[in-house]
Amino acid sequence: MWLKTLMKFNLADNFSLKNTLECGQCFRWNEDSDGSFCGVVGKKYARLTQCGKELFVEEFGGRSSACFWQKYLALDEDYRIIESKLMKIPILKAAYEFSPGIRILRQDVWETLISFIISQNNNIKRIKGIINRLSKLAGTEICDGVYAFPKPDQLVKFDIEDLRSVGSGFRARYISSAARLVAEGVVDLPGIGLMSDEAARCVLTKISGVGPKVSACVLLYGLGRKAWAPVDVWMKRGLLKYLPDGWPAEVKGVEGVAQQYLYNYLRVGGDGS
DNA sequence: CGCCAGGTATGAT
DNA sequence: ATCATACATGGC
Repeated sequence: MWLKTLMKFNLADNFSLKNTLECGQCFRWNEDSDGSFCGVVGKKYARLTQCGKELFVEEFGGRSSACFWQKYLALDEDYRIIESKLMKIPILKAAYEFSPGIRILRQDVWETLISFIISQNNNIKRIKGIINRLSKLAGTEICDGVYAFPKPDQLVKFDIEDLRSVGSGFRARYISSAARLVAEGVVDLPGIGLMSDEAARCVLTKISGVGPKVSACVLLYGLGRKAWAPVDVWMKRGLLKYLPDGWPAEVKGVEGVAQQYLYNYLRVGGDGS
């Protein structure tokens, strides 16, 4: 029987678990029939349930640590000032009101890197499937049939054909190469957290398959650098349509958060498109 | 069936 | 420097 622990957190009134987990920044959470979310983070398999201003965390397999979830979910950050900035721009206000309460998760840098390498020229449904199959292929089992995202040293044991077998297509060689570079220390991935934005981005883009978009994702979702706003095909269209002159000065420093609201709004079709 | 998806590497101008 | 194209795969 797997160890199970239960925790409770008090939430700010502007936090939405659903919108945070479904806005496209993460790929390993799934909504249950009762509205809770089950997913894998690090070595933990968990079930999260929001009831108004309370969040319940049931954790399986891992060790209990309130700190871990506060950091992952950014519960320790105050988003009120950020939100007041977004609300000054009509299109961002609309996006916020469409799906309020989004937090930028603090995700593992390595998992973020590989996940968004997989994301290129791909769709979210497929990305989630590929990540699940990759975890099953190479990751450590946490609970029955649930696997952690594989570490670099676990991935290097598989050749490109193995990595392709999970449906990763032409991205298999990127995954393989990135795993090797990080496992061998040629790319100092753990070290980028201490680097400037520019230095970190420089390190990341040395990896084949990592360009402006994927590196921005790692900076934003992995390192919490909120000024970085990944631009994908949805954002390209949306910026052209709604913000042709670029990000307004009002959102300077939090463009990544603005991007998250706008991306979700556009992708889910909140603007009627 | 054809088009598209959280892009990037590559080669041609 | 900028631009077009290929790339694997499956959801729709």
